[in-house]
Amino acid sequence: MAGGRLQRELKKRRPFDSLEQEAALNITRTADRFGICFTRLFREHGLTPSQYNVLRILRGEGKPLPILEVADRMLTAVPGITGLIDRLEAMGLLDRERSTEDRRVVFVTITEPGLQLLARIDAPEAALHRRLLGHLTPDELRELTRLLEKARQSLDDCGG
Amino acid sequence: MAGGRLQRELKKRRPFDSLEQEAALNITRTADRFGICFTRLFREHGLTPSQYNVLRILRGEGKPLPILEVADRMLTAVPGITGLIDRLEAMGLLDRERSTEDRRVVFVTITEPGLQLLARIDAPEAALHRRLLGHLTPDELRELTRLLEKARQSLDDCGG
DNA sequence: ACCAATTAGTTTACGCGTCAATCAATCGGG
DNA sequence: CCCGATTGATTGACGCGTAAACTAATTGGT
Repeated sequence: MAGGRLQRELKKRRPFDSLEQEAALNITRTADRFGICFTRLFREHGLTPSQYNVLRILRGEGKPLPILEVADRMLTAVPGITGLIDRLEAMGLLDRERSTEDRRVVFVTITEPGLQLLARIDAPEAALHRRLLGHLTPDELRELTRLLEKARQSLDDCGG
Repeated sequence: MAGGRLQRELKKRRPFDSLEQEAALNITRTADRFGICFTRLFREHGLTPSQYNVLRILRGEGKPLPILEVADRMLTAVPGITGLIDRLEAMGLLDRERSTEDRRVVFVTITEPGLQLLARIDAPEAALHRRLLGHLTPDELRELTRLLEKARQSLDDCGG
């Protein structure tokens, strides 16, 4: 249980109820803290983290993708994706196009300006990854990844 | 590098650029997924995760706390805390009271209904922690916590 | 062919996170 | 004592996440 670092950060009086609780709170806390850093980086380039994520998915795919497919890969609940795509389209970073085969479907594609913007972010983002986690050894990084992937196995049965 | 689980989850074509990137994305992904579960649990009791957090901090403290002290322990940017406290006060779960010594300061205290609500959430929350992370061994949980705490050390110098 | 169910996507409403600007109370230097 | 700087807190604007309700196109059973 141990009066760990998180307990101090939170100015908690009591130790944690369980190892599971301590680990879960550490996951949340770390993601929140790191998220702040990435949010600031993206903001310098005029993007929010969600917007960056959409563009990155589209670049990785390399071809038009249905809107809901994008939402799916982001964990974004369906309704939220619409405004997100709206703003990116208004910025000229992606194109929206209704499918001719199934007119319910809307495809989105990253534009050339979108690709150029991502290209400008690549290097500083890699540098940030290194600044945040470069002090862990390769073995530690692999073990951290392994443990987090194992942690997520508990989600498989119950809800996506 | 390894075609890991996350790569499949994201339907990524290429492996990750670095171990740091893979670990960072795994932290984010796991926190997001787990967060969805906790959000649902709290919602069943009429609370958002942030609202629950405020109440939990106040219960842990056991005495009135200045508003900004609450915001500080939550990573919440200062302006956001006001509306959060507003809604909890409207629900009768906490009391707001301006300090007499320094009239700029506003103290908040959890009310009896607030304590009762938290008490109803305690057991299901502990159960959720166990469902999400109970399949890791105690050694794995300790190692996961250690690695995440080490990860956050990189934030100490630069803004945290 | 027709009507019900499903699917893709949007709209609306509400709460939260972040930023910039503001206001009131307090503190400090002259 | 007074003026400027600081501190605690709030407000307003904007974007995102989530849920509920809705529209439009497609599918499937009969």
